[in-house]
Amino acid sequence: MKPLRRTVDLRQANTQVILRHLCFNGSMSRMEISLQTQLSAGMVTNVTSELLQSGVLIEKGLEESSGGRPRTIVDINPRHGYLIGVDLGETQVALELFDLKMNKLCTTLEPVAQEEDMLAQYICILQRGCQNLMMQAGLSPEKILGVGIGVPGIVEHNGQVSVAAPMWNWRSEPVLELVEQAVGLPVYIDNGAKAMTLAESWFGAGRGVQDMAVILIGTGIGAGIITKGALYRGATNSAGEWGHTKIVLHGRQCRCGGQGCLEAYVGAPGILASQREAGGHPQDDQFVAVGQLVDAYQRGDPTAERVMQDLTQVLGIGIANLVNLFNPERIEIGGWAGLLIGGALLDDLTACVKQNALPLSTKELSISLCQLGEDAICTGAACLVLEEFLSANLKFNRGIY
Amino acid sequence: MKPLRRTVDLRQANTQVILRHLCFNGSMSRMEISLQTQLSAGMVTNVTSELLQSGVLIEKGLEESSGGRPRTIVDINPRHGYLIGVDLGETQVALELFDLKMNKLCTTLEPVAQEEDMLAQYICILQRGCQNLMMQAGLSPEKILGVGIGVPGIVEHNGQVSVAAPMWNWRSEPVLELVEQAVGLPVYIDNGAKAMTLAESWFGAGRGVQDMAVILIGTGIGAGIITKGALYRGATNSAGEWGHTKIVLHGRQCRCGGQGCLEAYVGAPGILASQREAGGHPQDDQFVAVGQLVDAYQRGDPTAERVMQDLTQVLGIGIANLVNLFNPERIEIGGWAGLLIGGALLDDLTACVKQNALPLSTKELSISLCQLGEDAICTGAACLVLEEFLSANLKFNRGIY
DNA sequence: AAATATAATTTAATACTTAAAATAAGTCTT
DNA sequence: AAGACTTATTTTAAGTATTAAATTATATTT
Repeated sequence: MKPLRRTVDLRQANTQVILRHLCFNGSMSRMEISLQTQLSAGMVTNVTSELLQSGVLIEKGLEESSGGRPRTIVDINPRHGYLIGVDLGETQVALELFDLKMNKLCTTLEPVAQEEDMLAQYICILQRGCQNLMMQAGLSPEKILGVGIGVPGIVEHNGQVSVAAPMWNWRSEPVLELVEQAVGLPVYIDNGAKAMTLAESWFGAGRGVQDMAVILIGTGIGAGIITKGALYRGATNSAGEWGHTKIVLHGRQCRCGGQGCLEAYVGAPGILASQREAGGHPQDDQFVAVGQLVDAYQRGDPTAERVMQDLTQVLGIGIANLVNLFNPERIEIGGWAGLLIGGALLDDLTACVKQNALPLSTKELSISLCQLGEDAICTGAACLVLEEFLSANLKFNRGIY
Repeated sequence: MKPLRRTVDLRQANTQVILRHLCFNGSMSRMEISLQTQLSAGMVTNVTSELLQSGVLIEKGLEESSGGRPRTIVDINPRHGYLIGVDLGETQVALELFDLKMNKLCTTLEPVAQEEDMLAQYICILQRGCQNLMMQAGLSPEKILGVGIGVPGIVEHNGQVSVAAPMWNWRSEPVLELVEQAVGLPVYIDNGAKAMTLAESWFGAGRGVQDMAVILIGTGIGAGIITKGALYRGATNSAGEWGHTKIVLHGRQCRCGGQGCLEAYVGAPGILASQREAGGHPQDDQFVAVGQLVDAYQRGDPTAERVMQDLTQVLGIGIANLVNLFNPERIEIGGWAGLLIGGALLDDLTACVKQNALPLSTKELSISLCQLGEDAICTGAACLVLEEFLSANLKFNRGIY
């Protein structure tokens, strides 16, 4: 948020306060808004009237009263605008349409082929997918506030927005510009883990937590970090690249070219490699194989036990390092592999973290699993748009400021 | 900074903008303030008149003019208030007195004895030291805005402020309260590395850098992290505990009880241990021994070369991990051992970091040595007080807000 | 139907910012 | 040396914001 220097900025700030409060805490009466935000009643009346008039808010009936005028409930108007969230995956692209209250309205899933020019294919898919969603919901493009995209690469914010993704040989592609031209809607792009972290922080298990980290374990490993209630991006938006931090000096070779990266041990391929080293014979399909490993562990299979214990150790140290550096108040574990592993050994993992991190940093720390399901990345991507709407709102709904 | 909701908050915010601008950019004319802060000329007049009247600012003569009324230069009044900064060390306590422009006025050094009750001794030293400084400068206690203390332990902000320092067997001592009572002045305490980071960010090599990390290598290892131009503290003020992040699985035993901590390899005792492992015979005195090692390395001694190369590797990976997670735009290396090592192999170290961190995070990264000298911790500790003065200023200099 | 209670809006007072006008304080020209 | 000119700073008038208090609205209770 920009520094406030003029009186008109104040109104804008207070409008944001009210809008965000409603967005994160649900509908409520003006009276409650006033009490919870510490804005005066008159203030709330003024701001809400403006927002009611511009259609961002609606009145939603009365509260029960036990004597006295009943409180009128105001809420965000879900139909004031719509958001598209995209999970740009390696094998498929999921697109979801949300209303302004983040209700999921419809979905479309587009398969990805192995082609020469992946970028062209993805742009084509996005164009088709957005059209599809608008058709399904019967919405015209003007009603769409923007398209948020979560990608499995590194998104650089450096003048323009560019994406680097090794598996597609993207070094620094100006994806945002290209997609925006093709789709004809405002586009926001960020790393999938960051998008998911935002979703988890706003609408998942991390509601109201000021400092937390979300850890995403799948084929690759990602992390998103929330500080002071907001996504932490660092200088060029590549903060939180936890997967390739090294925890074993001269350790296992990682696909990134480095040695001893966390990902080489904790990512699904790494876990299966450990299993093979321990004499196990995992299936080819990563998802099935990790599931079987966790099953075997829970049945008490000695090989699986050894593999899982080593995994706990490495992952626990990795998390402890994160905790020592960021001192979050909560860690959330997600991703398909993360949920499988975390479900099986959350207690052991917590113990290992507490053993390896500073006592003062772990005293108030809680470790839990992510709440949002399969479409967390889509939700998070839509949150990128929502964030923009919440901050820039006044530019769209009021005069010249 | 608190959210601004009232019109009076605006004036407070704008006062801070001007005060900070003068503090970090030096004296300048009202005109320049107006241009650089984007506040209107009238605004600057109003705020500066208030600050002139309350004695926080002074007028300091005229600028050269080539036609037209010359600009009057305003500046922070160095004699409006004074700050005491303390470096609470294991062998000695250094106290320094600064004026409001951070000019060092006088110093006192108090030796520390090995006693039963260290806490009582330190409080006694602080009391005596502050008295001493005020005597030397001929100042009454009312003129002292506060005492900032940098301690070599972990300072918890959790309701009250408490300090944990293993070497003195302090688990969670209410040091702030005790010192405040004894000294009779407002006291601010933080970890020494954090204090130093603040100083380096405000008045050292990190001026104007929004995201950076300062690394302190001595007997122990510390780090301080600046994000968005401010010290990053995490949930309970124990963020940045980099020294005990693990980079070698099942590695060398660390004095913290863990295994493979960075400190066990990069802290002075760790470096000397590596030297012994390589067949070297370092002196007993850490400071002398590390100096000799660096000398030997620069003379081309093969053993020293091996030790230093391994050290570069470990330190480089540790920094790379930090870079991957925080994505700073600058890393500064300080501490007595850090300056020795960094001076000798900054280039190798930089190369190692670039090799082990993500290309996107290192593209704009620069690694350099700290600028502030011996008394960086004292300066930083005084900055803790200055920070408070700059933010709370209005509470002291204006009415009831 | 009147009394009472609470919510929401309006009003009157006050504070802050700014653009423009006025004033201050120099240099330059003649 | 006086007046013209230039630029800095202050003052002023207008506009916008917030808030406490008064008012109005809308329910329940008696």
